[in-house]
Amino acid sequence: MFYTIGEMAQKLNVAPSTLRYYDKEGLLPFVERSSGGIRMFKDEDMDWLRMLGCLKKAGMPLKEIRTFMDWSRQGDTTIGQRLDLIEKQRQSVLDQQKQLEDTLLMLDYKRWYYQTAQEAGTCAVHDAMPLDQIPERFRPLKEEWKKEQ
Amino acid sequence: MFYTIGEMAQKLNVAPSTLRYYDKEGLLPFVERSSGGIRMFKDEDMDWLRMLGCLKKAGMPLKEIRTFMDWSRQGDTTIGQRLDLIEKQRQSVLDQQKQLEDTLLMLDYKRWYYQTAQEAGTCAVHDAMPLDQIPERFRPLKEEWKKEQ
DNA sequence: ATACAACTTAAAGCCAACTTTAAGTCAAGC
DNA sequence: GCTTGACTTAAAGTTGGCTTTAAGTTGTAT
Repeated sequence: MFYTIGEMAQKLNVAPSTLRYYDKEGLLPFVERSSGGIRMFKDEDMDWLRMLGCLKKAGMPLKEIRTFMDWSRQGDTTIGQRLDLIEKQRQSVLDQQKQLEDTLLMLDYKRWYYQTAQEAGTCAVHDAMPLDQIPERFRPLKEEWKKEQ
Repeated sequence: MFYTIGEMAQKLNVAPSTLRYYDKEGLLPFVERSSGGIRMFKDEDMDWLRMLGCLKKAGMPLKEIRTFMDWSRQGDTTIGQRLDLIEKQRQSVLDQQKQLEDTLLMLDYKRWYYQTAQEAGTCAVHDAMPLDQIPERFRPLKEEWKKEQ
């Protein structure tokens, strides 16, 4: 079962031009062509494209993804390198998760800040607010800010 | 207590040119100048710059951050808009967290895949591996892939 | 056989977010 | 007062990741 670039793009929810760009960048060396030169995607190509999407969402640049692809094509001698790259990226995802948690706490604080301000009709309500009226979870946040200055 | 752009950049671990760029883009309208035109950062400027860094790490484009900055300067009439923006960004962070979890599962699977292949000396070890030798947590992942094709 | 949508390429264009360059100014130490 | 390093601006350059354009080809439906 084969798919044209348009069909595959629809399945993956990307533009056909994106897939052509990936191909040009050497990320899709496995894609076959018809006698007339039309790209023919197979079901199994999805696996790699899904992986590619995941790595991209993990913040890996296309160049590195291409390196990974190249190693995969070189066979079993590159297993170690591929494992290293995966572990590096795994660590990067863990770091990003930690970062997002910090960001979420900050956004939760700001949300509370503006909800309170909205009820009061003014941000001035926060000017002289005693510490014990600030929800507990936000207190370390304010402390940390002071400390770092 | 004032800091030059170089000192502030060091504190925030960014390049001075980045802070100048942010200033040019209207993200730092509060920064004072010496009589000679040198930027003089105050301790309290850190708060906004830290927030800016957080929003950036949450994937908010500089244009939107500037909008937020502009609203802040307009006073209490824009509290609602600011709250909406914060909530929108909060949702975006929640979505990103979900995305990173999926990506982490995929990376964990790949890590196991290459660790196993490394021990066996070849990726071929996975070709005919029965489902019950694949760690449980990765099985739904493989099922899902099949389904989507 | 012809029309027509979807495919092909190479090259140029675009956007965000910086970074670099060039030419000049400021200010602290000698 | 002079040197020197850090600052100033405007403008141009860079990078990554596409998207668009232009000119042409393929393949399916009638």
